[in-house]
Formats: sequence, C-alpha cells, structure tokens
Amino acid sequence: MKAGPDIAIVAALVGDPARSNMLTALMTGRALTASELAYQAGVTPQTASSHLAKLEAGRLVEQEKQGRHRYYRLSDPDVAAVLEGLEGLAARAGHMRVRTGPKDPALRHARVCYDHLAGDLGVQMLDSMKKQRLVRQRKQDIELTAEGERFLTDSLQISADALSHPRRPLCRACLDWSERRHHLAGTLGAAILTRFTELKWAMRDAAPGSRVVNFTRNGEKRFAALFGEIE
Amino acid sequence: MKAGPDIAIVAALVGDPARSNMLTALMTGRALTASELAYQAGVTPQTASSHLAKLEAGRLVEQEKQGRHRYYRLSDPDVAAVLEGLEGLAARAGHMRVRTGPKDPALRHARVCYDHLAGDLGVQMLDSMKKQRLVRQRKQDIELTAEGERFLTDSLQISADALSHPRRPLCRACLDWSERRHHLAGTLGAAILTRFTELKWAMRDAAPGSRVVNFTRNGEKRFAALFGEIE
DNA sequence: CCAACGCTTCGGCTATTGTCGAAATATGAA
DNA sequence: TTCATATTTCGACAATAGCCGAAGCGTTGG
Repeated sequence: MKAGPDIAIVAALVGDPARSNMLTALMTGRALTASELAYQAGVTPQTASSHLAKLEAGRLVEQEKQGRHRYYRLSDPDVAAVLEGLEGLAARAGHMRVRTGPKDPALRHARVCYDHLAGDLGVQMLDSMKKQRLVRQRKQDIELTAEGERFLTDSLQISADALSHPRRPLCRACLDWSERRHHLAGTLGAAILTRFTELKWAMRDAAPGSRVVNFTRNGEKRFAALFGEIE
Repeated sequence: MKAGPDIAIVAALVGDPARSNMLTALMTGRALTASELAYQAGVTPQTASSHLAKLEAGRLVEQEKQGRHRYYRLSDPDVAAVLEGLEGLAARAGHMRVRTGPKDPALRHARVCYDHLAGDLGVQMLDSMKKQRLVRQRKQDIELTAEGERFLTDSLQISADALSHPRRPLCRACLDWSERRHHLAGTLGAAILTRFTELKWAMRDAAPGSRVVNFTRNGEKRFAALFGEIE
C-alpha cells in the first residue's frame, strides 16, 4: 500500500524556502546563474550550490555550463505545471507573501507564467478570444477555432500549425493565482507572448527573477485593439 | 520579487513522509478516519492528529465528524491534480518505493487515480476510445465525439450532458505514472469507473488506502468487448 | 603570469520539527 | 453507569537539514 512514487521526496525539495525561491525565480522561463539564484534565494553561494545539486539530482532543474558560469533552468514544462498548481493551492490557502510594494500591482497586471502571459491582461486576453469566438472553452478544455487560426495569422503572423509539439498542448487553461480565473497556456500562449515581445509591445522586466511584463504605451493600445473589452 | 504565493509552505506540508502517505491514501477518493490515516502513515494517533491539523489548516484536506470518528478527505480535485503531478515528477526522477510485492502488479494493472481508472487498463481504455473515434485527442486535449456520446449512452448508460461540472473538465488527460502514457480523467473518467462498479464489473480493494481495482471475470470480458485491442 | 571572480566541497553549529508517552475529553455500546 | 475506543493536547527529546566560514579549483581578463 506504500507502493508507487514517493512524492514526499519531490515535495520536500520544493518545501525549503531557499529552493522554492529559486524555482519561483526560474518560473520566468529564463535560465539563471548559480549566483543569481543565490541572490534570489537570499543565501550564500555555497548554500545555493548544495541546494542546486539537490534540485538537479531530483530532476527539477538542469544546468548548462558556460565558462565559469552555471546556468540553471527548469527541467521541462511539467515541472512548471506542478509549480503553478502549488501556487494555486498556496493562494487559495491564503499563503501569500505580503509585499504590497510597487511591484505587486505590476505583477497582478501582467506577468510571465513560465512562458505565457498571466495576470489581469492574460485573463482579459483569453476572455476576449472567447467572446470573439477565436477559441472555444468548455471548462478547462480550450480549442482554437478556424476563425482563431485566421486571426492569429492576420493580426499576429502566428501560424498555429507551426506550434505543434509532441509533449505540450496547443492550448491549456492555466488557473491564474492573482485573478482566480483562467489565462491561456500551452504552445500558443507562449507564442503569443513571444510575438508581443518581437513586436515591441511588451518586454520583460530586466531584473533577474522578475516576472513582471511591462507593456509600452503603443503595446497597450495594440493589445486593447485586439483583445479589448468586447460586448 | 518575492511577491506571490508561498509554495514552500504547501510543498513542505506534502514533503513530510507521514503526511505524504496520508495524502496518497486519500488519492483513492475515499474519506478515511484519523485512525486509518495514522495506520497508513505508520505513526501513532497522536502524531497523526497533529499532522492532520496542519493539512487542514493548509486547506489540503477537510474533515467531517461522525460520532467519535473524524473522516478526512482531500479538499478538492485541484489538490488531487497537484498530487498527480508530483507523482509524475517523482516517477520520472526514479523516486519509486521499491515494494515489488504482490500488490505492485495489481496496482499497475488497474487502480484508482482519485476517482478515475488508471494503470494498464486505464491507458488501454483511452487508447481504444481514440481508435474507435469515441474521443479525439490532440496532445493533452481530449474531446468527446458525437459518436462517443452515443456509445456511452448505448453501452454504459452514461449521459455526457449530465456530467457538467462548474470546476472540472469533462475529459482531461492524466499522465499515468506506471504506464507513462495518458489515461482518462475528468468527470467522464470518474463516471465510467463509477459505472463499472455499479455494473459489478469492477470493485475497489476493500483495504483502506488501497488504490487497487479488481475486475471480475465477467467485468474483464465486458471491458474487453468494449475497449479491447482494436486494429 | 597574476588577480579577480564563479562555483564547489568540507566541517561544525544550531534551530526546527517530527515523534511518542502521558493524560484528558468525547462518543458508543453493553 | 461503566468500560472501551477514537481523538486531541501537552511536554520533552532527538535527529536532521539548512546555514555559513574557510579553503580549494576552474575560468576569465588584463
């Protein structure tokens, strides 16, 4: 009756504050160096080193060496998905870190959730796509419509067919912890955020570990034109 | 940059062996008493009591008092989903509890994953439904076809329309940790397993905390007739 | 070549948390 | 009413794991 995977080992890896801070920093989807992760976690480099070794042994992160630098990233989107789920449980249980600083509203407005847009704007985008019948959502199933494919091609020069990926869905509903509603994940969600960046509508906060997405004035206008409030 | 949910708190709750054993035991979808959970976790009742208080404070479980008995269950399917995800990560990282006893093959053959069928038979069922075009799966998106609705009504007396649920999808692909492929979750997956039980094709192992599903001889035949190997 | 920097390894310390014995309270059955 | 059982609470103990200083190794740039 105790057969099966031992979730305690994995969860204990995430359950340490220093390690969870590192994993959260990696939810930006960026690779960060050991030093940057040490800073994010608020520990010394030697402490971070031993933590990272554990995360790597547990297959939660993987590393790539560049000269003297060690870059770490999440092993794959499955890890990010579990971390998202944990974020939802933590938010629901009220385990929020109270930092009502200037960054908090920005984080709620628009932020990266691994590789796709989240926050107020992320939720608004999915809502708008549903109202425009670009996607169909039944509960947590999201499907791109033919009209949606044309929209993506015409307005954003994104080809849905090119987003095929053996292990990730095109569309996935991701529960937004700040809005408590869904935003769009999957390869399409990632492609859209990438396109926003290419078009210079939005850019990521440059601070390592920051998840904030800053839209330009023009970007906000373009975003509103495509995904604004629709009756 | 440390704003947002504090996943360390939730993960640390899962990361203790005694507590993770309890949560795993509750993945059967059944409510268990504090004593039964203490037994599953291999600790004394007083230790279990303090653990359960923590899990309840963390909103991972909820309790219902019946006389002298306290029944605990997982708070909701979101908790189960995160635990499933952790199981997948643990299995991938090779954190398997080596108990190659008589129960292990049974667990791999057919078991409950919260409320739907998993294991070899669970994976086979989804495969067959795909080959018979009862469902369409593109990566992790699963959609019931019109033919599938008729099949469910005719063969199992299950009405897909009656499975509507505000917070759960009809179909969800759940990665099976023993088969490393998908089985069917969601309200439909749950309804199918329930129907097998009603039809007396299958029954759950009566031991508290056991996830094994035992098919009868007749049940195996009926299951094979509906979901057997199809070319 | 030398100095600076990134990262790892080693060893010792300490705080935290899980554990159980003991005791108390509530419920159910005879 | 009494006894058995389920569960909770309290207090003490011990083991573990995270922490950092010190030292070492590898890489980079001047």
